[in-house]
Amino acid sequence: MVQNKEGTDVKRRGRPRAYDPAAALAQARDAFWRHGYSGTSLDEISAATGMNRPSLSAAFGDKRAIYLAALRDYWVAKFATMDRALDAERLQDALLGVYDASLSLYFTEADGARGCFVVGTAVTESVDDHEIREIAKAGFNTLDAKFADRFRLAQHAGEIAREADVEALALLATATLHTLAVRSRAGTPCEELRRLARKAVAMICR
Amino acid sequence: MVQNKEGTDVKRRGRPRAYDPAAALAQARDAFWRHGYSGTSLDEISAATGMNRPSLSAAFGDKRAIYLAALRDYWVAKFATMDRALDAERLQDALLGVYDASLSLYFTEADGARGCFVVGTAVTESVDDHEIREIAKAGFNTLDAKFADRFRLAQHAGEIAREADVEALALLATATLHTLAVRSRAGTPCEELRRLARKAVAMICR
DNA sequence: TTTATTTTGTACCATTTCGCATAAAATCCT
DNA sequence: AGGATTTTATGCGAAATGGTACAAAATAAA
Repeated sequence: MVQNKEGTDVKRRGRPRAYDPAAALAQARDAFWRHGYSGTSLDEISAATGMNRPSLSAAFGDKRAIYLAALRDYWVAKFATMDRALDAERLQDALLGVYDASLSLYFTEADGARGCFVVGTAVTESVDDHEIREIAKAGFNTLDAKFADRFRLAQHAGEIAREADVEALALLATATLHTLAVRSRAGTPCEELRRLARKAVAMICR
Repeated sequence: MVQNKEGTDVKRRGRPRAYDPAAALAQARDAFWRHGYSGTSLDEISAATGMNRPSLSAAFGDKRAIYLAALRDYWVAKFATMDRALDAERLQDALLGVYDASLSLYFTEADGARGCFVVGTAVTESVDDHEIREIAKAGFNTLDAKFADRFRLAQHAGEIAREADVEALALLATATLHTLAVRSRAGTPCEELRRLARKAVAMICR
């Protein structure tokens, strides 16, 4: 059933859509995720979503607009799962929760190792595309901020030293996420990266 | 003058080349570096190198072969500059030297912020291209190994604790390099990244 | 000087890619 | 039932892309 942005059902006038916009965008995102922005053709997106080209165009706009929508969506989902993981009681569990949740996103049954969508595809386009670059950069800064907040919390809870540099800790935490993103796409096995994450958490929280 | 791989001049039979193969490959690499593998056309490479298409084909092969040659070259150069930086007396200087040398490669006068060639372009192709993936992964493993060696040296010199986990330290050192690579291409200013590197070194060597 | 060899430069071809025009289909409103 | 509205489906066309054929040019060897 078609819904508006409040989630309530809406009576549309003409022929009903044959697709779910959110699901279609997720399929398009997966295609970009696998092949990169430049490496993905509209024909592939059309095949992945099951939508024909004019429907894609009407729903999302041109290729770049589809990608930008997928990119914004990715950050929203990423931040949501991150917040959930950071909610853990102990700092170590919170950090490891973020890394485990990320890894389960970086490895899939269907596509195998694909890494982080932003690191694997948006960063590549960031030299030529100003808007993609800004969205990527803002997202990374948000990661830093969320980690920093969590370290501050741990600091007040006495889990880490009162004189610890929470900003520096946050940078290392994001750096760990970045290395997981890069290495998973470059073929390092998931189990090895899980061990890497554990070691990194131990180093950061020492 | 044309040279063979030993560097000695060679008398070739027919019409002499109008280009220097090494310089041309560097130009092609810069084009790939900026736009990514899929985002770079042979016309752009032709323009960047000043070579016409048949000459490119004769010298390096097809588009993918040009890219692979550039990729292998990049690692060779990267490892060489890294070895030089790691030669520094004090551990902190060695690490910071690696990061500073990397940043000066990640930012250019001509193209601005472009990040690391491997992280910015090869990682993207790594899902679909087995050979690119293996070269990227092997390179990252070499980075880990070089950092680990340097930490072991520092350990023997008494700069870090005897019970320190040098492998874990190396992972964090490479993670820092990865975050510099990602963030520089995503538009974080060079000065900010230099501060990030300093903080990371302080955290790692604490 | 002539011949053999290698590279260059122009042009071309087949394919892919992107976007859109147009008509048919499916629904709502009167 | 009939018109209005929205989406779907087929297919087209211009441009870009990767690769190569072929003749002219430049050099070394004979």
